[in-house]
Amino acid sequence: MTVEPPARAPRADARRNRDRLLEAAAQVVAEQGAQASLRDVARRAEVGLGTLYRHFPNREALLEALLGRRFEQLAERAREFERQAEPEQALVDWLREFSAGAAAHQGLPETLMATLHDPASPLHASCTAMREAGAGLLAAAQRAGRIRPDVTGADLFALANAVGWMSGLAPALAERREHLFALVVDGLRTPGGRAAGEPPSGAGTD
Amino acid sequence: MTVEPPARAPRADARRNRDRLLEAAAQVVAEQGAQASLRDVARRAEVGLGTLYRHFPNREALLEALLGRRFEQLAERAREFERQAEPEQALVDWLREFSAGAAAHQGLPETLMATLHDPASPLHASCTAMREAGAGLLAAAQRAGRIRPDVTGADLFALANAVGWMSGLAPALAERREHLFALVVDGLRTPGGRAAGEPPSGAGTD
DNA sequence: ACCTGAACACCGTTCAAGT
DNA sequence: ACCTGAACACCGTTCAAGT
Repeated sequence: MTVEPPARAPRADARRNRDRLLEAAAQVVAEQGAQASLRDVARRAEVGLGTLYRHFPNREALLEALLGRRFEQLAERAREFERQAEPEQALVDWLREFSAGAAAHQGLPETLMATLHDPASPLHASCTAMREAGAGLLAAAQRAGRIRPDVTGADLFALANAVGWMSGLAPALAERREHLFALVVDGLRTPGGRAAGEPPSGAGTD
Repeated sequence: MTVEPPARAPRADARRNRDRLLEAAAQVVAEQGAQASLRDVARRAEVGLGTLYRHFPNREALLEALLGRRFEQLAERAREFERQAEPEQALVDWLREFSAGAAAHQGLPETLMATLHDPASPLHASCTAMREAGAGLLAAAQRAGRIRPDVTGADLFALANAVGWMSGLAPALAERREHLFALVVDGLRTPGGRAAGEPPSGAGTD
């Protein structure tokens, strides 16, 4: 084991450039998708292209930094829902949020799924934390007898991601996201359960 | 209707080059996905890069030519299933095949969904034909009381495509495609099985 | 008619030169 | 330590020159 040197605080300009780059990247990715030009990102951040590469050695590293934030937010949201709602509702609310996020950024779902299956990824830890938070909601809903016992956490991510990706492709599909989501969630419910009477009422706001 | 000039048969070498290009494109796209290098395609076809562009003015045109074949195959398969199996089974079998095809070629599902929503696309006709063939299977299964009446053809394509896309991302997911597919199809089934007396409430506003 | 490859304007990534 | 932009090897697309 190497003893790390004190890891002195980064220079103020370096820290500032990194923040500007992340900010610019979030904007550009939201506009153009995950395969946006990195030159555009550097330009928007008003920073040399080399500076971008100094902070993020490649596109994947930049996307990872963006995703890392999101994973932490989602893990936190899972804990909130777990406190505030009954098990089935908590799970559905969280999946809806997860799914909507996947729709917002074209190309990010691919990165997410790749990360989830690659233990070497620097994001593996935060991704796993989020996944476990979601799996906790699932387990609770299964204990309550509302969700099929053979559904796994991996299924959950796969389907929520798939619906999110789908609804990000065309505006007409975005409008149907709630409906698609409801169909998928119905597939997760315990067969014959009395949940069939009341469809999940999409709150209407986006 | 414009009267087309005799549309003389293309020169033999042109026809041959076009075939070689399509063949090479199918291989390269299967290996590298829809964003594969067009130079690679031309190289594999042993044809000048300019020749590729003479036959297909851009990447989209090339992908369209590949997709067109597939649409026709799928429409034909729908008619076969309709003859050979009972309504629910026919629908499920067809969806499975559709879904597996989406998984096989990374990036094609996006093109497909875009085509489906763009009447100006040269593929719109064959895409619509396939879509109607699938919608026919859906309608039959709904008449038999097996599939929720509020499910539309658009839902069907969206979900089957989403699952296919998903399972093409990682080998671990490919192994689970059947399972994911089963979960989604369960969401389409009439709640409570065939004995369902009433359609799900809240289906009126679609 | 059709084919070809050089040419153009981009891109991701690297790295020597600056401060 | 950090920043910068020129440089390299690609790419999609166009087009003058060939047969």
